[in-house]
Parts: sequence; structure tokens; C-alpha cells
Amino acid sequence: MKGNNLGEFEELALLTILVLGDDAYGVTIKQAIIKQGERQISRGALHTALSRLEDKGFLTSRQGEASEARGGRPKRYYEVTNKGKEALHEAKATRDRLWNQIPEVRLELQYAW
Amino acid sequence: MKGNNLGEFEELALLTILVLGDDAYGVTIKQAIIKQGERQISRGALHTALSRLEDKGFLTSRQGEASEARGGRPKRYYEVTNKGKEALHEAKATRDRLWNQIPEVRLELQYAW
DNA sequence: AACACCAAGTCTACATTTTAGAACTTTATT
DNA sequence: AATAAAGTTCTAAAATGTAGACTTGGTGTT
Repeated sequence: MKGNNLGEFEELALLTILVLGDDAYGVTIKQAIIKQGERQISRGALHTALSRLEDKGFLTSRQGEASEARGGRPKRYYEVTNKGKEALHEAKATRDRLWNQIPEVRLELQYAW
Repeated sequence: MKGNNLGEFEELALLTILVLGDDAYGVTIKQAIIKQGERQISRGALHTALSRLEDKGFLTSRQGEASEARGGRPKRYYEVTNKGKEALHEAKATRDRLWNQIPEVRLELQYAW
């Protein structure tokens, strides 16, 4: 890819991180995505996407603390970079522009009879 | 994939077909995508996506006539199915919902100084 | 100190999507 | 018949998406 296009899952992940703000790490991101009701995802799936996004400069991460509850491995918090935000805006703009060019009629569902 | 998620290129293609309406076939779709100014794509790339979308029931195709100008192989016209439209609406809804949950501040670009 | 146990991140490997470019097909023109 | 034009189809590789097993780092219990 040219390097600036986001895959659909990547985009979903970035948006979710922006929604979560300060509290975006693996588990919360996963929960949020699932809660959006859209799909089931695994830890692994998410983390590979996140680390690819980081490689490409769409987000950065920093080590956090362990969970209070019962200990556990330290969290890794994610933050969307400027580049990431720009990519999101661009993706949105392109699609919005396309949606605006579609006449209403053409969106109606057809039923056989 | 589960079977109902659209890849980002797939989505772009479906939207473009809706924009083009009656005149959507390989070449016009390709031109339209490029003209949206977003990217360069090859014939092959587009056609594989289209046929995959057809396999998945997001669009149908029918054979058309050859070009008037100078002949040539008959065109294949594409049309988005109900299922395709629904998938587009869903994808849009999910993202719009996410965008609405992002506070303005969090979208601002950061500059070092 | 040793051990169980929990929360989370990392690794591995395979499936699906994206991509480009070469090859092919059909028709028109000369 | 040969060549050109307008398209589509094939092939193969790179990028993304995905699940599940594995590891690590911490806390609590004895």
C-alpha cells in the first residue's frame, strides 16, 4: 500500500483509542470494540494491529502500571499521533464526499414481488 | 473475516459504484476512484476486489456491450445489492457513532515547540 | 520464601484482502 | 489478415486481519 491508507480494522482501532482517551490499553480497547456491538475480537488480533499501527507511525505507546485489583503485567497505553489523526480525517472526508454524491433513490433497497 | 465486514478498498469500490449508477464498469470505476484524488489503482486490483464482492453477494454484474468507439471486449456492469447497501450503511453508522464520541480537544493536532 | 493466580502483553502461524502487471478476448479498422 | 483499442481475467506477492497458545510481571496466601 502507498503507506497512508488504513485497513478497516486499523481505522476502528484508532477511532476507539481516541474515544477512550487516557484509558486506552489492550483490554479497554478490546472491550470498547466489542461493546460497539460490531464484532468479536481476540487479544492477539488487536495487539498485532496496534503494533503495526505503531510501526507505521499512526500511534505511540508507553508503559503504564500494573492493574490495582490483583497485580498483573503492566499495561501499555496507546495514543494516536498527528499522522494517525490526519489519516482518520482523510478517510472520513473521502467517504463523506462519496456518500454526498449518491442520489437518495440509489440507496433505496429493492424488493422483488 | 466473519463475512460481513468490508475491507477499506471494497467499501470505496461499492460507494463509487453507487455514485456512478448505470455507468459503473471497470474502467469508469477505476477513473472515478482515481479522480476522487485519493489514490492510484491498477486494473487488476480493482477487478479482484469486484469479483470478491460479487462472490460475497455485495454486488451483481451483467455483461454489457462493447464500446462504440473502437470495439473491444464487452463491458461488465456492476450494481450494488441490498446486502451491499446494508453493509455500507452499517459501516458508516459504526464510524459515525465513534466519531461522535470523540471530544473535540482530542482531535486537535499537537505541535512541539 | 514458595506458590497459586490474575491481568495483561507477546509470539506464531494461517486466512483474507490488497495490489500490480502480464496475459488474454473481443471487436473495429486498415 | 494484421494491428489497434477497450476491456476483462489470471497469477503471484505483499499487506492486513485473526485466533489461540505462550510469556511476563505483579499480588496475595501460606
